[in-house]
Amino acid sequence: MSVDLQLTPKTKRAAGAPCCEPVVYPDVDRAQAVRMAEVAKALGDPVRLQLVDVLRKHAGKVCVYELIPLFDVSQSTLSHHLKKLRDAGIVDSERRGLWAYYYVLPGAIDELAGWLG
Amino acid sequence: MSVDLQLTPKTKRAAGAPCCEPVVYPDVDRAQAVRMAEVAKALGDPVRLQLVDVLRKHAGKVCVYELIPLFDVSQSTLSHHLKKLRDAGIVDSERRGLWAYYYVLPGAIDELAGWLG
DNA sequence: CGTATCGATTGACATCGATCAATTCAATCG
DNA sequence: CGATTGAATTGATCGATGTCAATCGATACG
Repeated sequence: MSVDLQLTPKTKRAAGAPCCEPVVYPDVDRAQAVRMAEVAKALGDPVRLQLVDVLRKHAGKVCVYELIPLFDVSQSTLSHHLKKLRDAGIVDSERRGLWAYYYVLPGAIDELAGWLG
Repeated sequence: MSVDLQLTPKTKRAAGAPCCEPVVYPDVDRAQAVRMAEVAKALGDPVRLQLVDVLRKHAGKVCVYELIPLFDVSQSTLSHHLKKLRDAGIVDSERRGLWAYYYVLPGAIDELAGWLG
């Protein structure tokens, strides 16, 4: 059971049904898929999605201090979520004195939005 | 260190800077965020994102047999990904004889797409 | 009925994720 | 300098995730 290559054409069709149309290749290539999936993954948590929502609505920059009471998670957890969003390239931050101001990077979600749209 | 409530007004501002504007509440409520995050999470894997892309482009229904050679993962892994997409309500399947045909559920990603805008 | 085939499930494994308490860092105030 | 404060990091815990090999179930063919 090792020598016999058995290149059967695999043309076994059931009841004459041709399975389906030829083969359709993905329209988005691997690199695009990896990029967009990274953004989607970062948005795949309710807290992070709401964070982005708040930051988007708020034209200016918002400091973490004002963000914390909006969510039912600890400060360290929120900081962790913000880091995830930063790592995904969705938001960025700027320190001014004691405060850290966050804002959505323009165009960061455009590719995904365009594909979904 | 337990009795003293210490309701300090927390009005310590640095260098006269008022931190930032009042507080801005999220525009999407918790339930919406949970729903959209679930969809985003399901799209948060390159293989699943490309799967959805193929199924979307392909107007009709596509059987798993034709899907497998498009991806560099095993059949069981692909089946697992398809289940994730089904659980997230993004795709559904229909069995016809030996084959399982998959298709994207219309409107499944509309809420997320609209929010991403 | 027996065998081949498409696809889903199961089991196993390694990695990642979300969360919090505690600590650390940086900067400001007294 | 010493104390305080906003925010990030660390450590720990526990569940979820991606992956494959192996198995199972159902259906069709001979």
